[in-house]
Amino acid sequence: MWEFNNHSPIYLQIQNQLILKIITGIFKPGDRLPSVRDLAVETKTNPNTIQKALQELETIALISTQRTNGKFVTEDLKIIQRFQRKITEEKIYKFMNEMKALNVDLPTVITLLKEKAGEER
Amino acid sequence: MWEFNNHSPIYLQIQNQLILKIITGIFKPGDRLPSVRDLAVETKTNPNTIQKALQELETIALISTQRTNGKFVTEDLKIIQRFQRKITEEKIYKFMNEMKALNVDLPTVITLLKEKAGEER
Amino acid sequence: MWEFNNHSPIYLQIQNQLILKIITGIFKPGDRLPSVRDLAVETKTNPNTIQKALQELETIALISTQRTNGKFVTEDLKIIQRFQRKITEEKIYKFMNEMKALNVDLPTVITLLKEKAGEER
Amino acid sequence: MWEFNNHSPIYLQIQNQLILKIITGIFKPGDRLPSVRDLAVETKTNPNTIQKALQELETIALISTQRTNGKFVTEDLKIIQRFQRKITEEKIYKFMNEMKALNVDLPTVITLLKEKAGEER
DNA sequence: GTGGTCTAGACCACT
DNA sequence: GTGGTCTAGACCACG
Repeated sequence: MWEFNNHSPIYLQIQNQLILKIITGIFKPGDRLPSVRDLAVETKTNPNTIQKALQELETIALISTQRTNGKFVTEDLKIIQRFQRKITEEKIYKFMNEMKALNVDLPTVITLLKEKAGEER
Repeated sequence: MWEFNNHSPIYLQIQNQLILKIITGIFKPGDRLPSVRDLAVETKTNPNTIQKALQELETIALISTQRTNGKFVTEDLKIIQRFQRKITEEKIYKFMNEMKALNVDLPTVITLLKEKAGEER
Repeated sequence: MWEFNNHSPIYLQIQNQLILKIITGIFKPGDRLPSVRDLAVETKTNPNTIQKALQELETIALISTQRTNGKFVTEDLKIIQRFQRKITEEKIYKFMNEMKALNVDLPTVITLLKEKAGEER
Repeated sequence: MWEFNNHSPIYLQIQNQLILKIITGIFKPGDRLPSVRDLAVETKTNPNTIQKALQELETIALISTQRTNGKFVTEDLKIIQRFQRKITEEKIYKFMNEMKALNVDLPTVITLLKEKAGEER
């Protein structure tokens, strides 16, 4: 479940995976997250690392903390949806720039995407 | 022209940009690259950084060094094309995984790509 | 009505709000305070938290407990007034230090205060 | 120079003091900050604490990091000024609310401020 | 020498 | 038991 690569810091990888879990509804609005300590055990990391991973999620209001009680996914669906859209758009944008830089035009990109999708069936 | 972020080492960012310039023919097969010194000035970096960036390009045979004469883009078109294909496929693959993780299906992806392309006209 | 932030303990925030209510006469001298239980319900907190909040109010004599009868605001007006003055002065003092640290001089402060007051009319 | 109280975390106190130094021009735009290690020695804290204090300053763009080179105050005067204004307004706003909650009206506040200022001459 | 990451481990306040 | 803070100390990549 939790596998990390060396290219980017562990805390960022954890952060991203948690964002994905919130965006895709694995962690639902209002859900209580596993405790910092539990996440540390689960990911085989140090609680401090988890803390760092969660910190930014709080400043962007995806989660909130109830002291002595735990951390909770925001109940504001709009925040989550806005985030989902923002991240998707960023990735689309970045991808298109990369393809442009590689001189691959849109029809070719679409062909390649369909091919790949076909392979996986 | 040369802008760097803090998330990945500068030498890798330079490396990638040089690869792109070769792949897309801004640096053509057989061309002489700017000198390490000039690249360092142009990118406002240390010559050591440029050296490191070029090193791997040489080991993967995209460029070759002629002793006192400078560094040259390979004249072997196949190497360049193989590279172009490899990088494109990697990016396609990574992109599809990201979209899958975000629960965005292929038709939607294609729609979004076309939208973005439309905006830029 | 009762909103709390995470930066300071809830019991202190409740304590401060109760002090304000006494100082400004929302709870008048001699009034009976709502029961610990009721305050807990009203603030959606634990009765222990309310207890802790009230404890210090008692040691500084702003309120007193009548065994089985409840807690009452002191009837000694001087105590209340002394408190009002003390808190006001503390806040004034702190505020002036902050403005000094920000290099904002007194005339500017007064201008800004008047502006703000004007906006709210 | 560096004295801390127990009411709020050390890293926040350091953060605030650094913000003040930037806002008031003790650290000028473009200046290099003391290194993390040096600040740690100076404040008699751990480098991690300094890191935490500086982190948010970076996300709000008051400072930027040049890897292996140090951290620098932004050269964008507008960011600094915007910040100065924002912080001042927040403090004014908070102060006025406190005074209102204490039933102290504006003329009285101004009188008290002038008194205090007079005392310090 | 610079910042960045991570761990282990401790202590604290709060409920 | 919860999150938050802090320290000591280590290792790393970068330039």
